[in-house]
Amino acid sequence: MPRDKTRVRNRIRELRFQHGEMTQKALADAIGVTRQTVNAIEGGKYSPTLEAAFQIAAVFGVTLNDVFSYGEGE
Amino acid sequence: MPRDKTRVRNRIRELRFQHGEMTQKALADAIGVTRQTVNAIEGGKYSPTLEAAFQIAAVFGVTLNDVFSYGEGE
DNA sequence: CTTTCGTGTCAAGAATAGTTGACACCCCGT
DNA sequence: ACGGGGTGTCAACTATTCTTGACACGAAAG
Repeated sequence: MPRDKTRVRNRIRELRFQHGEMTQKALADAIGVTRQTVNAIEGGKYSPTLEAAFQIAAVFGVTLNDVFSYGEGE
Repeated sequence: MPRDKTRVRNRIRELRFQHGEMTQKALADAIGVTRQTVNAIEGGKYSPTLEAAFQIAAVFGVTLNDVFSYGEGE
């Protein structure tokens, strides 16, 4: 599994499945980035731009804090 | 006034003053970036990393959404 | 068995975020 | 009048995010 490089955690994978088995590519297209970028963010390889983060939350219709969390619990 | 390059708005200046006239430099030191970076983010020249955004919110003891907003109202 | 889809990953490069050092301006205090 | 703090901004550089194109693998379908 991918290595964490940031203290930011996310529930993207979880949210994708809750949204009709949405694929990484579908999410990528929805927010205007590439599949690889979604994969990297989801895997915590690096933390996204606030801009990208907002778009992801918007796609799922939730707030930033519903998708991302910072350093809590570890 | 600085030009907006992103759709992200922030209330950093407002929050700084609500926190004992905290200076840009003091905030910069608190979140581990430079004075110029805080100035640029506050002025909307570019949108910060989610990591930086989280740290700013943490300094003010509020949530991400209390500091930043995306494209609403315009 | 062969194809297709979703995913993980890598390398090289483009684009953007953040650094460092500098100069200017304004306001306030001495 | 002089200094200092706080801010706006610039250029040049480094670091990180993101893209493009590729290859591999497992699962499911044909």
